[in-house]
Amino acid sequence: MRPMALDTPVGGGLRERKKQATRQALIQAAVRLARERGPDRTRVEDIAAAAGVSPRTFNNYFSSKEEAIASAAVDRAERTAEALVRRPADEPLADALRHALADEHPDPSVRDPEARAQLRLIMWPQLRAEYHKAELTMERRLAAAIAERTGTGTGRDLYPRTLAAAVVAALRVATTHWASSGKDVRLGDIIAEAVGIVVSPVQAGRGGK
Amino acid sequence: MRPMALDTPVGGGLRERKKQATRQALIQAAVRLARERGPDRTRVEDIAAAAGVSPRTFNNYFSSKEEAIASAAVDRAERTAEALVRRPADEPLADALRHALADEHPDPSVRDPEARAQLRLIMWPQLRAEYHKAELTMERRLAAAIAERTGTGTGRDLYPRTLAAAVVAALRVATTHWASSGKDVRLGDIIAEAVGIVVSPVQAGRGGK
DNA sequence: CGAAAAATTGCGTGCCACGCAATGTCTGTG
DNA sequence: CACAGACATTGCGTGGCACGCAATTTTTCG
Repeated sequence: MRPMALDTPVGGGLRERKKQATRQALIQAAVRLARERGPDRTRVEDIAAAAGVSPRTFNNYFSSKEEAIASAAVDRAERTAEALVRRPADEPLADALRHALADEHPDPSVRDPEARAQLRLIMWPQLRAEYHKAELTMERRLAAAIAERTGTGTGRDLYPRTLAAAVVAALRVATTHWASSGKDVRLGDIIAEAVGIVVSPVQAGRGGK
Repeated sequence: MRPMALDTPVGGGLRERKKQATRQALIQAAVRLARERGPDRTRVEDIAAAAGVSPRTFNNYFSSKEEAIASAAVDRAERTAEALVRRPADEPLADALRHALADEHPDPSVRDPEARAQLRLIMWPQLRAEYHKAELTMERRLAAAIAERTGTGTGRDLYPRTLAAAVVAALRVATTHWASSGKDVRLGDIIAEAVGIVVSPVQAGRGGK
């Protein structure tokens, strides 16, 4: 049998650990170079070199430099959806959505100045498509969670998918607004406000269509 | 002086007319080939050939085949936003939005079977980014119109941009839902329902934040 | 008509995604 | 511990695309 009981979880094998290491190295290199020079002026060759790996290997992990740069957003999207699932089941949907989104997007102004610059990357047009992909996955996750709460189906009813899409859109507008405005506002507050616009208590309380 | 008084408007010059002609030829060729073979399997070279023009000329009009294919969506986005502006000023915002969007998206099932297939192109992942660009322009137009109605500012207040983004997101979900479901439902109805989910009369009636 | 303006085109360059096969590295088993 | 199979890395080659540049053709308008 196996000498240790941990296989898939943390990535017990040395193999898997190295894999994640190079993956993270590629992401960090991609984000750093994108912040410094801009997404254009950043070639795949440069990212690979900065991560100490061959250009061909880069494409084994990501199919484009944009995908590497925005991959952090994909992870955040997953975590945000999970945060909604973890909210208490008896909490009103509107509140659950507000908290789930705002809690996963703390204001990085103070603690981490680089994180702020990283969030600002969302404004580069060339990265928009990739961030949009991340938003689509968040939509699917949120729709599933909303359907779960309201007793509707993602395929049958329009409600879960529409509300999820609206909430994600609100999140995007809030983040963009925050990134382009002054630093004296808290990101979480803006997100909560934007989400509140699209999901009002009166409608969130309803069941099926 | 000029022998004729028409210069910019309808495209008086023969030059401008030919330009729009080749542009339309490229769009039609791109859409047709994309419908037949799929967006992949459709090279820029093929589109240019089908439009009777050189590949280099294609790139003078569009910077990618996806842009050519989705350009119809951009036009529709413009028209939709204008439709909102034309709604009576005293009409409640929720109703104005529902009507503007639904009226500009009549059900093409009966009159034009090809239009239906064209709308289905929205589901191809490779075209998503380009359709998203169209959605972003619609967002900006709608936000401006909403700000106009509610007396808020697109830059200052979060409300217009957020509501516009939510409405556009609802439109996307509705269109996707309709495209992937049976033909016995009217597109306009689904859009109206989806829009109704994100914009309730109770909130749409409010003024500033 | 004739010159300026503008569109089309061919050519060259750089970047990129990806299939394929060779090579190197890790893993579990006998 | 050795080994065979699984898996990651890499180099190479191919096809496609976006775009700058300059030559050529077409349109415009005095």
